[in-house]
Amino acid sequence: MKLPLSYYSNQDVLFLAQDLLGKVLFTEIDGEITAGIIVETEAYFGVQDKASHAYGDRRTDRTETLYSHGGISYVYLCYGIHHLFNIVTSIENDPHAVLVRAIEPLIGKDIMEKRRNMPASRTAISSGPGSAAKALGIDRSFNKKDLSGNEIWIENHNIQYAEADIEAGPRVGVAYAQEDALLPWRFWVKGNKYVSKYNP
DNA sequence: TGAATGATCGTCT
DNA sequence: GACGATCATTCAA
Repeated sequence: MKLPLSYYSNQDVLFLAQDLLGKVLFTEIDGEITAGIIVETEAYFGVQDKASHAYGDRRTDRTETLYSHGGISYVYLCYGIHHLFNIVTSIENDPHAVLVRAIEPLIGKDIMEKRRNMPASRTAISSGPGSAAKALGIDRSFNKKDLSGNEIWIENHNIQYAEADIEAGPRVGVAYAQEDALLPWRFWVKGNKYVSKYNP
C-alpha cells in the first residue's frame, strides 16, 4: 500500500519523522527494485531550525526543493561524496523535511551488495544517511522527485512499533546549529542494528 | 570570480 | 579512535 501524497502534507514534521519509522522505502532503477524499512530519521524544522538548509527563510536554487509541497524528495551532496535523502513534508512554502538516516534491507539485497560492494550481512551496508541512500541507488537525479511516482515511493507494510520501541535524541553532525543541536529530533527503532551510532 | 564549508564514510593505525 | 577524500553550494567582493 503506497502512501498517498496527503500523508506528507501533515504539518507536524516531528510526528511524521516518528511515523515514518517502519515504513518501507522503495526505488526502481533500470527495472531493478530495492526496498528497505526506515529505522532512523531526523526532523528538520523549516525556517526556525538552525540546522536546516532553509533556516532564516534562506531561499536559493538548492533549497527551493524544500519549499515544495510535501511528498517530494530532496537529495543533496554532502562532503563532496555522499548523497543524503530527505522527504519534504508539510505544505508549499513551509520548508520542513525528514532525513532518512538508516534502513533495514528488505528487497533486492543482492543489488544493494553490488552497489555497496559489501555483503548484506554487514550492517554498514545501509547504516547512516550516505550509506542508506547509496544502497538504494539514490543520487542527485532523485532530487525533486514525486514520492507517489514509480521511481521512488514509500509503502505502509503495517509495521507498527510500540512507543516504547522508539527512542529520541539529539541529531547527529549539527553542532554548528548551537542551541538547536540539542533538540531531540532524531528518532530511531530501539535496538535495531542498522541504526547508526551516535558519536558524542 | 573565488574561497570556505559541510545533515559523512571508509580506511588505516 | 583519528583522519583524509572531494565537490556542489553559498556568500562575499
